Amino acid sequence: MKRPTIHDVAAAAGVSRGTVSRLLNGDKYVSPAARVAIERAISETGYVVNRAARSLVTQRTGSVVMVLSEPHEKLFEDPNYSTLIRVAIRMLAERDLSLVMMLAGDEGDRERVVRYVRGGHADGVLLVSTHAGDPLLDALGGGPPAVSCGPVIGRETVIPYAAADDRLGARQMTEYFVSLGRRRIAMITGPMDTPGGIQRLEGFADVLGRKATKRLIAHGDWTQASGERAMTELLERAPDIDAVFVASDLMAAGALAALRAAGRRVPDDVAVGGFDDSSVAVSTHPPLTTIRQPLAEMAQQTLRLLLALIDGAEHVEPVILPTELVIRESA
Amino acid sequence: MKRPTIHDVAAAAGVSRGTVSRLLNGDKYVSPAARVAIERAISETGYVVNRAARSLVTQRTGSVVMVLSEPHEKLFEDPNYSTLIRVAIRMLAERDLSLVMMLAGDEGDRERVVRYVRGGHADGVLLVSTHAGDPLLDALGGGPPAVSCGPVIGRETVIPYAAADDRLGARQMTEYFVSLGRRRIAMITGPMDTPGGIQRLEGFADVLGRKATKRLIAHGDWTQASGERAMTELLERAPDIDAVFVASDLMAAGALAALRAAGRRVPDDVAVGGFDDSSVAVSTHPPLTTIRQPLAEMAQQTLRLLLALIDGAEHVEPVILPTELVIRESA
DNA sequence: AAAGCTTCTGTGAACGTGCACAGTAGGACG
DNA sequence: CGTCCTACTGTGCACGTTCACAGAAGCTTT
Repeated sequence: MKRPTIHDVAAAAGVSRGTVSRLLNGDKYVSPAARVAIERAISETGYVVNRAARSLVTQRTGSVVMVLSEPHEKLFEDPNYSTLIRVAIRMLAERDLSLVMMLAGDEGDRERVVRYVRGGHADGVLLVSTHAGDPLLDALGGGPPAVSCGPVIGRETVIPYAAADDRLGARQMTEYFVSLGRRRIAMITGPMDTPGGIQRLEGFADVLGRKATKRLIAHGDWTQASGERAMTELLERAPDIDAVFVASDLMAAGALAALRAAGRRVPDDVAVGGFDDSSVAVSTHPPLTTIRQPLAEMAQQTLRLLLALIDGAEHVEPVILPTELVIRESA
Repeated sequence: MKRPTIHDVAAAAGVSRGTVSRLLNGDKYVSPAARVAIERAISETGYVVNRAARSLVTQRTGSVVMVLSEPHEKLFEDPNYSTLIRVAIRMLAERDLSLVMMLAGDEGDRERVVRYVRGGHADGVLLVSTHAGDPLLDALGGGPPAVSCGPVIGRETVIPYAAADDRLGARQMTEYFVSLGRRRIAMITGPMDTPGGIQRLEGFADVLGRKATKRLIAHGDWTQASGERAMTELLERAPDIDAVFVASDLMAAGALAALRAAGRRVPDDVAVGGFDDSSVAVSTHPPLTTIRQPLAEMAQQTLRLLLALIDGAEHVEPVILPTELVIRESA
C-alpha cells in the first residue's frame, strides 16, 4: 500500500502531471474543470506532495533551522524561548515551512550545524542567544539568510534582528525609582558580554549620570544564586541603599532572598525592580515590579525579517521595540 | 558555484559513485586505497550528502517530529519541555536525525500534523502532553512509530511512553507529612482529565485512605491563580488544616500567597508540599519542599523507546521512573 | 482567411542519491 | 588447470517532483 504520487492523482483526475503540479504550486492557467477534478482526486487518494522530491528540483528545503547557542544547562530558563518557538512554528507553518531545532553548545554541535546549513538543508537560520564572537557567525556567512532574536553584539557585519529596547526599559525603571523619591539607587547587572548586560546598565546610567557609581553596581550571571550574591555584596558596600534595579526577574528573586536575610523590608526599606516580567515575577513575595518586553512581537518581527530575506529581500533593518513598566508590590 | 555532488567526489577520488555511496553508508567492501582517496576528496570538495535525494530513494526522511498538544498559552510553562527538547535534539543528532517541531493546539494544526506525518515526512513522532481522547492519536495510527513523554490516559491502544511515577511521588509527600505529625492534610490536585491530576490524587489517597475526604480536596488547572483560589476555598471549608499537598509547584506558589493572605505561617501553621521541583520552587518564600521528577532520564527513556521502534522493534514496554522527595523550608 | 493572441495542456529532462546487479581480479582449493 | 569464493568496483534504474518547452484550441484582429 504505497502512498499516492502526483501520477496517481493525475490519472484519477484524467489530466497530466503537469496540470496537477501547476494547481499545487498556485500557477494560473488551470481550467475550472481540471481544477475540480484534481481537487476531488487529491482528496480521494489522500495525496500529499513529497517534499524530498520537490526539494530535489527546486533546491529549496521547506525548512528553517533554529540554532540554540545557549550553554546547555540554562537553556530555556528564559520564557523568551517558548514564545519564540511558538510564534516561529506558527508563522512558518503558514508558509508551509517547518521548524527544525539544533543545538550549538560545543564545538561538535557547531560543526554539525555548519554542515547542515552549508549542506543546503535549510532555507533560513534563526539564531537564538548567540554570543559575541561566536565562530558560528562567520561559518554561516554565504549560506541561506540568517536573523537573530535579540542583538548580536561586537560584530562588524551586522546580522538582522528584532529586540526589545533594553536601554529604554532600564531608563523606565530607574526613572520610576527617582519619581518615588529614592535617593540611593543600586543596580545588579547581567554579564557584561551580553547585550542585555550592557544596555540595561547604560539605561540606568542615562538617568542617574554620575550618581551611578561603581560602588552601587554589582554583576550577576542571570542566575538566581548570582542575584543573591550580588545583593549581599551591595549591602556590605552600601548599607544605605533604598532601591535596587536588577537586570532580570530571576536574579531579582535572589536579591529578595538576600534582602530578607539582611532584615530589610521590601519595598519599605528597599524598593526592588526586575526585568523581563517572567513567571517568577508573580511567584515571589512580594510580587515584582518589573519591565515587560513585548516577547510575542519580538518573535513576530524576527520571523518577519527572516521571511522577507527568504523571499529575496536584499537588506532589512533591525527592529527595536519599546518596553513597558509593570508595577506590582516590590516598588 | 554549485554544491558538490557525489559525482564530483567520485571524480576527484578517481572512483565511481557506487564506491563513494558505499563508504558513506558504512558498507564494507571498500578498499583502503579507495577509502583514503574518497575521504580526501570529500574534505577537499566540502561535500555534504543531499538528504532530499537520499530520502527520495530510501523512503526515510531523517527527521522526527515533536508534536506539542498543549493549548498555546501555557506551552512551556513546564520546565519539562526544555529538558525534553534538549535531550531529543542531542540523541537524535547522534543518529543523524533532525528534530522538527509542530503544534497541535487546534483543529487546523492537528490537520496539518496529520498531513505531514501521513505524508511520510517523518520517521517517528514524539507526542508531548497529548490529552486523553485526542483525535490526533487515531489519525496517526498506521503511520511511523510514535511515543509519548508522559502517559496518555484513557486509550485502549496504548502508546509507548516513559514517565515519572506520579503516584509514588504523591505517596512520598503524603507520607512525609504524616511523619511530621500533621493530622489534617489537604490536597490541591491538577485537572482530573490529566494523568498527573489523577495519579497524584491516587497516591495521596493511598496513604490517607478514608481520611482523604472530599472536603479536604480541591482542584486546580496547573496555573498559579488556580492554586490560590483552591487554597482559599480549602481554608474556608476546613480552617483547621495543617498541611497541604499541591500537585504542582506553580499552583503551590499560588497557595502560599493565599495562606499568607489568610495570616497562616508556613510551615509553622500549615506545611506546604509542591510537585515538579521546577524553578519556581526555589524562588518562593519559603522555598518549596517538593517532589523531583527525573526529567532528563524521562526524556532519555522516551527517546530510547522511539529509536528502538524506528529501528524496527515490534513492541516496547512503557517505562516508569521513581521520583524523589526534596526537602526545603515549606514543610 | 490568415495571423496573432490568450488560455490551457501534455511531455521529456533533470535534480542527487541508493540499490540491485553484473563484472573483475586474485587467491584457495579440488 | 579449472572452479569457486572473496573482496571489491562500476553502471543503469528508480524515487517523485518541477520546469521549460512545444503545441492545441478558441477568440480577436488584420
